[in-house]
Amino acid sequence: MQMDERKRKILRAIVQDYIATAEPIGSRTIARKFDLGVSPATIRNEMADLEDMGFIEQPHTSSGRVPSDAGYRYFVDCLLDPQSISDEEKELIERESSKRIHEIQEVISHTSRLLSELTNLTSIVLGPQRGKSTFGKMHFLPYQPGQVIMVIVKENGTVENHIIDIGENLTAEELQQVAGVFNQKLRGYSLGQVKRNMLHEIYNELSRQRHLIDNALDMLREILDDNEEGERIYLGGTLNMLNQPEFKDLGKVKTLFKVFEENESLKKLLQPYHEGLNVTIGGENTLKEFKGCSVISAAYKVNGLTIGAVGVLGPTRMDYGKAIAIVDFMTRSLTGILTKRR
Amino acid sequence: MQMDERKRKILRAIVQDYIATAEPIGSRTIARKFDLGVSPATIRNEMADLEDMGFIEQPHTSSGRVPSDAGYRYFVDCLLDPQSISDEEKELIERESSKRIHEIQEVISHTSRLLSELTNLTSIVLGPQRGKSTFGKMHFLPYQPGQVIMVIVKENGTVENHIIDIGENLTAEELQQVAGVFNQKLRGYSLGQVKRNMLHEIYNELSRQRHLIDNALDMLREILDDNEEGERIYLGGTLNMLNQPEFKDLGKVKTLFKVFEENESLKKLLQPYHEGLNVTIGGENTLKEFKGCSVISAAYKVNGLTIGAVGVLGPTRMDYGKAIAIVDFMTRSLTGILTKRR
DNA sequence: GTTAGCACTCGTTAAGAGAGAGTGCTAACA
DNA sequence: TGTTAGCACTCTCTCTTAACGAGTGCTAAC
Repeated sequence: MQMDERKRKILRAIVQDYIATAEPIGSRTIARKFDLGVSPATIRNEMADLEDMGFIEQPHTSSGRVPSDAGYRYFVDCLLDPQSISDEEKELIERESSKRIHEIQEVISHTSRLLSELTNLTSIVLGPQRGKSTFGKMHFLPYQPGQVIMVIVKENGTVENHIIDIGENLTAEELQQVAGVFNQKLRGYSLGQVKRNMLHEIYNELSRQRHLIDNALDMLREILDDNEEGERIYLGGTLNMLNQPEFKDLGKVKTLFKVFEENESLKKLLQPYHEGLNVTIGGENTLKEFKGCSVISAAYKVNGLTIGAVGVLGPTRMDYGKAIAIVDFMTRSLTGILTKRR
Repeated sequence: MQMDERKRKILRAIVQDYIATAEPIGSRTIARKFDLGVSPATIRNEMADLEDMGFIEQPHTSSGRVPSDAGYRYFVDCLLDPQSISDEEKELIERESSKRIHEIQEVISHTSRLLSELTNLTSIVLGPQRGKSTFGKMHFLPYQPGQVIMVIVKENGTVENHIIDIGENLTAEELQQVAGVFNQKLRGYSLGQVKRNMLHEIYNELSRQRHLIDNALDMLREILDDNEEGERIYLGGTLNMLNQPEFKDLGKVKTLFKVFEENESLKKLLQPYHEGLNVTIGGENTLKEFKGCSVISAAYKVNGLTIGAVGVLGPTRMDYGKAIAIVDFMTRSLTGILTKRR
């Protein structure tokens, strides 16, 4: 069967109306609401065709039709005219972005909140990956007797500090010496790349400060560890889901929020972040809990390097045009802000 | 009307049964389940009395009774035999606490998770207050051209770092000089206490580095600011609420989770943290959203100083004995861990 | 190819009946 | 005087039934 212009119009009408009302729509209503110039009977025939083609389906024998996953897919791929974000939205984003923000975490969580507010969906933002970070520089600062503050600057620019025990008291010079050796040997390496012989060299050069070195390496292992939970997930507007009629059932809410609680699964939603913008519709999701949901996601970059992803999650019946426009804009905006910072 | 032993027994039976089943309980059932040695009719009479006294109430004319807030209160104050936590629970806590934990935040979030898991309630933990923190020491570390890492050690021992612009390039010596002046003038002061003349002195001594000083003060203001959102709230096990039959209604879930999203209100739940353990039952809560909930909370300390609070939140129909025992234990445990750390 | 007409399907809603749990009251009993 | 049995009454919950309405597919006419 072939897709002609009238079928396209009808499919678009069905999707748009269902997105707006969440109610199955019948031929009569389509004829009334959308001025297609044909009678309900004709539309009925076309709808039967569309159902055969798999684009729409009937919840039960005598009710209107709703789009199938394939229907949404066709809508997104072929029927959606590119939409840009409204001026108010743009202004809101600009206003928010202009606030003085110091921490990269703040930028991310801001983005997350903004995304969910603008789309009325749930936003998912994958923070910068820790995993692949490499050692940049290390400093020691005095803290308490027997303890020092170890400040680690990673090569991606993030800074972390941790308090570690140094065993016997060391002088400032000795500390500086330790830091110097670490900085010289490890700069640019991730934990996985640290070879045995480097450690040997460090131990050799600094035989006296063994205790400090052990603790420092321990801590470094945690900070740089590839296996670490790593990238934090920022969720925003999870409550928006509750406003969707598809989640008026408490059981669904439970399973949904259960997944929200465990970050690992969420990462999978954004995971295969290809270049550009991704739309994953309903059953295309790998997680069974999200078979009824769609995800719009895109990766963001710092200095041309993809380091995380942002996305929105909602029922398959979501306003794809708007969501796509906003995710796209926010990704660019985030990339811009982060790139400017250093 | 007087409270005699039999009334107490009956009230205890009602509360215990309702806590276990969430169903209104009638005289017949009480007689059957609890061996009180009297007939249902007698129990009926006593129940009428208990209702007059305000301890129990009827959802509707022809159903069993449920405890009122006052009933729970009497139960908690007079009928609850002190309970200690079970060995398995104790073991679980010990096992968890023995893990190597570096950050104070980790300790707190651990506690939060543990609390909710042990009680099957929602846990609320108020992290260490930032508000009252006073300036301890400052260090500058090199970062990028034109920027430095400012490390602030507060007097309560927490360490934070931030990246700030320094305007014109300064030498290491100049930076150290700036830090030295700050450390000398501001040690032990909270932001509110920083007097104009101190700032004048700083500016006078360091006329050249005005840009750096401005930025540093800006940042300090944020770090030490009394008005800052400050203490982070850690929530755990919010999903447990959904398992409670009192939240089988989606509307209630929505309002509940809405409050969960905004931290400020939650603080009020724990807020007036007196010494020792607090039990706030139903209507005693100031927030109307929590009129149907009870909170068990207690403050924890570091070195004898109260710095935060932990608590659990659940429906008024909660297992008070268990919850109280666990909150009590966890508070002590937390105090112990945090005190040991320095 | 399009449309009007029509019988049919199926979910939703409202009303009514019956069951069940529990009460309060009265009267009898120890 | 306190306790108990009996009984009529109330109120919720559930199940059944009937009516309604939205929508469909099919047929025949345009």
